[in-house]
Amino acid sequence: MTAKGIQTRRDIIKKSLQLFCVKGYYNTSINDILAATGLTKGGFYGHFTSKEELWYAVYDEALRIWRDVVFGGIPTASDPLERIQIFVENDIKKKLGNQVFEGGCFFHSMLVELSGQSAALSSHLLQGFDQLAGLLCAWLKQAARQGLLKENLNLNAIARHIIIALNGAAALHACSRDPAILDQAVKELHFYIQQLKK
Amino acid sequence: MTAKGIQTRRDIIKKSLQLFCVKGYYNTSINDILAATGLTKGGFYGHFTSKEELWYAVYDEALRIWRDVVFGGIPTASDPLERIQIFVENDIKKKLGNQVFEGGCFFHSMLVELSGQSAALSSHLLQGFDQLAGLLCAWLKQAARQGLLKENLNLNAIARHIIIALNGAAALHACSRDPAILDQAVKELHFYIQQLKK
DNA sequence: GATTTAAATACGACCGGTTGGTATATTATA
DNA sequence: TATAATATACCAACCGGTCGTATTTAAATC
Repeated sequence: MTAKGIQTRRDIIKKSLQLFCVKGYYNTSINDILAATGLTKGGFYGHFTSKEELWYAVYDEALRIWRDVVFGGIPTASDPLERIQIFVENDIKKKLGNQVFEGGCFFHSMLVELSGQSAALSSHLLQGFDQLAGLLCAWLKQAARQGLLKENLNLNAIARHIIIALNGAAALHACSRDPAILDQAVKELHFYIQQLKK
Repeated sequence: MTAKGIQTRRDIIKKSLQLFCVKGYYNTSINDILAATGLTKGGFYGHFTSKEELWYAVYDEALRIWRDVVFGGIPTASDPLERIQIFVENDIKKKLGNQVFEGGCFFHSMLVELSGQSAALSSHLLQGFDQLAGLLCAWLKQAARQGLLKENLNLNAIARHIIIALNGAAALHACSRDPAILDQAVKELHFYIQQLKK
């Protein structure tokens, strides 16, 4: 691969990520991608053998972007509950508010669109969400070990609830575009997390 | 319209609702609907002038079904917070758990798919969600008037948070199909609502 | 109750355009 | 000059939608 080839490949991924977020996967045609990149069929299929292969590359890129955004400003020395709070705020205010993915959160949009359509792609997505749930759960366990939490909490359920709320916020924000929703969503989730404390 | 005509129209709407929930709106072709109903092009377009007109009819039907499910067992005399709890439980356990909409919640799936695609259809959806937020907010105000709630709560934000959580639960459940998620989601939302009490 | 009649309903070929994908030719680049 | 990158032309299948025709259906007439 030449420097130019790499550059073209990157451009295809970048433009496709935008299009997938706005129009969805199936509703984005190869022609849409060609129009956005200025390529032709031959040029595109020189870099990807199929639309599905492109999707996996776009997924990886979206994951990279998202990780930078949500784990960016988390002090390593902070207590686990504070890390969760910052993570939540980053995910809602930075990811959604700054429109890191224009049109809607890539992961949430894909989860909904693909769950009834492609077992392969949707299980790939679900794996990612499970990993995130595992991370949040580990942080919650740390907090429990430090005696910060009430007794008899279901940490798995809490982790999942946070993920659920983040997904719901992405759904509503994609449609309404009301920035006030984001502030409120962060506050309500912080309130919820606060109530877990001893 | 003859009795048979009405019956056929109903069947189209019913089958389309299923297909839209599983495959999405754009990904469901007219041919899919013809295969499900046993009709042909001419037969179908005798009942609906366009796919979009069909969508509005499907929306009305979905709303009818959903209302029956979530407002079914709510005692009129119950206190407003209890009504919210029952509503939440109905929406999650009955709507999602009993797979009232097979494949995923119609409203949530459509919200995500259409928000970047059709301003007309998605604003129609958003109106419905706003109405629901208004209802929940009215119930919360009742509770506040009865002195059941903590002071200085943002009732609008709470109503919206509940709707966000319900949407998030629909998203995760559509993909994972894990019934344990539903129980946990109800419990966490009940916990959240419980924390609002004085 | 049988027959006629007109409207309601359903059929199926067809339309222009788009879909994801391929094979081959051409152009840059190193 | 060899190879990577892109262009062009093309494919069968499918998209939402139209339209003239055939078949049911139910009411009106005998």
